[in-house]
Amino acid sequence: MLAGQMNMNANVLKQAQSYCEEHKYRLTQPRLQVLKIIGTSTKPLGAYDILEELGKVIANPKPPTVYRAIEFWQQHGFIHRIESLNAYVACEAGHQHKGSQFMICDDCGAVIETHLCELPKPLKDSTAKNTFTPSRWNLEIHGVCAACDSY
Amino acid sequence: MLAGQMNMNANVLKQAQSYCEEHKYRLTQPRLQVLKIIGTSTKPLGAYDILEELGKVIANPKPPTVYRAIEFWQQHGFIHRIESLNAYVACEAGHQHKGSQFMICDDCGAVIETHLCELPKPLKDSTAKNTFTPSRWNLEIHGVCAACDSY
DNA sequence: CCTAAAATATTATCCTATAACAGTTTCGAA
DNA sequence: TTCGAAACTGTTATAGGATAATATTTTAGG
Repeated sequence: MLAGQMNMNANVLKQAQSYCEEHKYRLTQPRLQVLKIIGTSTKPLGAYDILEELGKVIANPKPPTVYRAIEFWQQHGFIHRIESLNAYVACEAGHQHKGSQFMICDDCGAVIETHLCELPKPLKDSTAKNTFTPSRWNLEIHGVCAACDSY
Repeated sequence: MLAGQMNMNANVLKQAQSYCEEHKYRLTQPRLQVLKIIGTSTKPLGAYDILEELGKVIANPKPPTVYRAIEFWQQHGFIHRIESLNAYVACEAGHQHKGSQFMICDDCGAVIETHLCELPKPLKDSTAKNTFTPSRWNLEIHGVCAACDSY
């Protein structure tokens, strides 16, 4: 595992801890362990993958346990759902944002998150033209990553 | 129902018919009826909604019947899947395209499709920076549409 | 300590989607 | 004109993803 990923993950956990303290949310075992599992994975994990991993650290967990933790972290911006994969990844941005952008390698399954604070102009124009008020968005770009492309 | 929608729908069916003739695909009852159902709906429909509607025009259809028709029209660019809703809508663009953009009203459920031939520059830059080769993408913008916003 | 709120545990079930295989339709070549 | 391969549908069963409902536990604060 790369040092960068180790650090990032440690950061996510630290941030989560501070966040919970600050907002008086409980950093319970299910929440902590689920975030750890998602945060240490190099690839998006399905809920039942998470459930399986979770079974190694807490006794006999059931789907709602996982889904509740997922919902919690998602609401607070620490993880994202990759809709086209029914899977979850840790947020790489380090703060809440209205929009998510992912590049998803169809070869190796890796996901790269990129950050944008606003909708790009052509899209903003489009919402304006339709008098549509955006609240959040999600962009999933499928393709082939650099590593896989070189084979 | 608005005239514009009626026309669009008739167009979709005509286009589909020509397309099938041209490419020697069979415009079978399940395919035709499923496209009609999706094309005449003003909102995205789940597969089991479609199944229910389909049951009114063909005898006792089963899920694979619907999913096969969905897959067919999706592959050929006539319908799109709204990932965040597990639902399907007719394509409004009238031709195949690599990317889809939707505005989804969280109030009334309406979906507006907008067309872009290319990824907007900030995103293209992002893929370039990561040496990522995009093949297709999907953007889903949630928010409130003009009609709902005025209430 | 006690209690109300927050969170979890447990059971059951719903919704979405597909695998596997048998049967049918279609069209072109012999 | 029929026969055989390919395309397509029918049917059964089940996999995979998510949540409703209710009981129980944990926790912070009065």
